[in-house]
Amino acid sequence: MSNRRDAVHEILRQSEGFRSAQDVYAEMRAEGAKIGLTTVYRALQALADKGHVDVLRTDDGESVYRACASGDHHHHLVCRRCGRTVEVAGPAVERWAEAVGSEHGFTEITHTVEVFGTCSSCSTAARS
Amino acid sequence: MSNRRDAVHEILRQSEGFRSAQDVYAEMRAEGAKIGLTTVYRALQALADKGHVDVLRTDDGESVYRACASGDHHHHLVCRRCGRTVEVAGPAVERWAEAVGSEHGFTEITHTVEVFGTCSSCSTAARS
DNA sequence: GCGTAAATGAAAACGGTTGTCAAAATCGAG
DNA sequence: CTCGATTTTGACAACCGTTTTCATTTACGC
Repeated sequence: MSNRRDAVHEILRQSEGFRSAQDVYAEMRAEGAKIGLTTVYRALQALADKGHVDVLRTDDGESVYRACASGDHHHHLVCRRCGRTVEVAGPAVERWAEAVGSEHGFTEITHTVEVFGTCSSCSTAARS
Repeated sequence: MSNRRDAVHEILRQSEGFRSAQDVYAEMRAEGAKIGLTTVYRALQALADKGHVDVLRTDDGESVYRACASGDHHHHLVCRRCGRTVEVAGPAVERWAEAVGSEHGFTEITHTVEVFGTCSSCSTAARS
């Protein structure tokens, strides 16, 4: 049905970290793919809606997407320099969030947790 | 020096939860204050830079600000319905983030953690 | 007062994202 | 296969929050 959507998904699968829509678009065009920016946005939204990719917002308000290996709830450890991303589970955090919430009478607790750092290759490279 | 900045800060102090720039601007104008949108943005940025207010991004990319009681590192438990916000400390989470990071060879770990839920008043009100 | 520096705000610019709409591809009978 | 209906696509314009520009106003030091 949607060859385009699959193409976009494929780009994300081949990526190490989170990618922006424009970023994905640029790469596809560079590879010679015939696709419009609008379609990339639509494909990413659709993939996000169906839970096939994870989305998060950068500090400057851009939406970035990533095809994650795990379909289950997980968090990300992202290298702030190269973008390399590791999926991490955090049972301790889940429990903590739940506890903090109910402690204050809140229900239907959800949470967002992202961890940033400098990965070993980048910190080695930076030692100049 | 800057009466405007203080006025903006004051609005935030009187607010329960996070407020957007436009939101603050609208309220100030409604109160009859003579201020421009640009100045509100500048004041909020300045306050954020100096650490006097906390900033976070909503899912739709808006920046929202809050004058927090604690100057120390803390997280927020936000009611997704009314916006009421509780500041929470999470030593366990800090340690977890640090551990997860170094476990994968990452250094200079930082993290963002926000907890959302429905507060007791809102969940009572919703039982209609 | 008076000159210089900082603050202010209206309007224009910006950048990511979303909407519009007509053309192109796809599908489903017949 | 053919024709019409439906879906997908993409160029372009519209949007919206935010930032920049720049001329004007205000505050400060002397």
